[in-house]
Amino acid sequence: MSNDRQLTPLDTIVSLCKRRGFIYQSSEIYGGINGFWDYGPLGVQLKNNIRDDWWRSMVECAPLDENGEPVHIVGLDSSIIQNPRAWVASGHVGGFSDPMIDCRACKARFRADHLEEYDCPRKPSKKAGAHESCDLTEPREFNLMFETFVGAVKSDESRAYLRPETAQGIFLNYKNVLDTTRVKLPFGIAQIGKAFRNEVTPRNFVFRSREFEQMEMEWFCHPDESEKWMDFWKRERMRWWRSLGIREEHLIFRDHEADELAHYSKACVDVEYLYPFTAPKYGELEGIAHRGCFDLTQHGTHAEMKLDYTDPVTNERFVPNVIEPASGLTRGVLVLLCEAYTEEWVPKEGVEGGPREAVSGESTPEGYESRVVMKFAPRLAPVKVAVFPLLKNKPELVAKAREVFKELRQHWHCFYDQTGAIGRRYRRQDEIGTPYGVTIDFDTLADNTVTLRDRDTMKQERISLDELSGHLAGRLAS
RNA sequence: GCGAGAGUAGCUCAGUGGUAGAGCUCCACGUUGCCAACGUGGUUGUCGAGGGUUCGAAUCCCUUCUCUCGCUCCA
Repeated sequence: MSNDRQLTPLDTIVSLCKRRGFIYQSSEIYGGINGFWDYGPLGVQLKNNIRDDWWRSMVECAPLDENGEPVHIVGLDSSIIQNPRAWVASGHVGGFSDPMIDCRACKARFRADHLEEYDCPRKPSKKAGAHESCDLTEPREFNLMFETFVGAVKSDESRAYLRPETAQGIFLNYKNVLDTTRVKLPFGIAQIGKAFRNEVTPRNFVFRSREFEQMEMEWFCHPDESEKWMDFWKRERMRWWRSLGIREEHLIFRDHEADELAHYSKACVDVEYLYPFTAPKYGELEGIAHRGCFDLTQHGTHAEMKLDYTDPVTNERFVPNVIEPASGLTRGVLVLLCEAYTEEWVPKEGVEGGPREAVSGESTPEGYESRVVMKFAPRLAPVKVAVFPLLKNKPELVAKAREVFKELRQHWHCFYDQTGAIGRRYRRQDEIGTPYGVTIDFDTLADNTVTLRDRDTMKQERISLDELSGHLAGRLAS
């Protein structure tokens, strides 16, 4: 795969997602709602598979440190609604909203608190709003946190927020985890869950939505070691994304400039992906932030609680520094959809060779037909194995196929299909990315072998039913 | 929130004031001994929603919602 190949337009992927049940627009029958998406039968399976892979790579089988020993990370699932003081301490209540002023005449927007710093776009010699034809709106709040009210009575006292990031739930429980789980520095707390941001402009399918899912891990370490761990997690996170089957040239690191750093952050590097809507530039997939001691210091002050750490060996007291790899799970789904989508030319009968990637903009050559195949890594594919009787009007084939299906479904997410010609059934599975097809024919009844058909090569091999599960187990782990 | 474009079947789209359409998909039956085969039949729409003009609106007007792009924003 070369870097310069034409990327599939996002619309094509959106259509496939709808058509095959990956992702639907939320509340579609009521006209939809801007910035919200529903994950269909295949979408939720794909999302869960990514989620579980992250959890396994972070919590259950965390990476090895420089001594070859696993680092220590524990899991957490904190509530979405928290004491609103948490968001004051975190800086989100004060800093997450900026009053903005629009000029109706020149279609420009200014931060109300910095109005005097802007020049009028049409008359640069004057300040914004100072020109006689300027037509400014009242300052408007752009608070990116969703508000709600806890309890039956709506009042300022009952006001609360849907979390705009999962991270704060981790900081709020940092002391609980220290006090109850015998962890020692350095260690991490990982969490996967929904977060909500009232984005001004939801865009690009699920890339920027108002309700999304994050996979975040806060790594607590000694300040002197923070740079080392920043490098460590940078490497590990890139390694993980590549392990999902994302092409190397589609992922880059991008260091944040000093002026784009968040209020809490000392340094930040993004893992970026070559999305079809950002190409030739890359767009954010994960942020790895050096949060310093900002959060624990803030919560320590606001909650009047000692959140510093005493080293059990040296008795040194300090506030740990935090390295935060924060990924978008739902962005991960989008990346894998973009990455997996492939149009191919497949030789017809009598033409030599296997499938090859279609050249964008060119029509299918003579002797070939086209197919769409989602090339998910087998372990992430929503459906692992499809089981078919070669013919549906032969009861003995159907019965045997049902038997094989019932066996395999105990190990993997399987799909049974007897409708239509066998070729059509293979292609249907290609379009949802099912890595393997198992077909039962008359030979199966005679010698207990089946056809195992490979999604990517379209090659078929005969395999004994006794060995089928073993074969699949090996291949589906990749 | 501003500006521009768009919204018709599950998907892609045609239809400029006079009976709601095509291709693909999907379903059933038949056929079919391994790659979107074929035959026959069939399902699917408040033409995004609401209001107006008109004898009559998918079509013209207004409002609104949603999508796309550009601003703005993006912790």
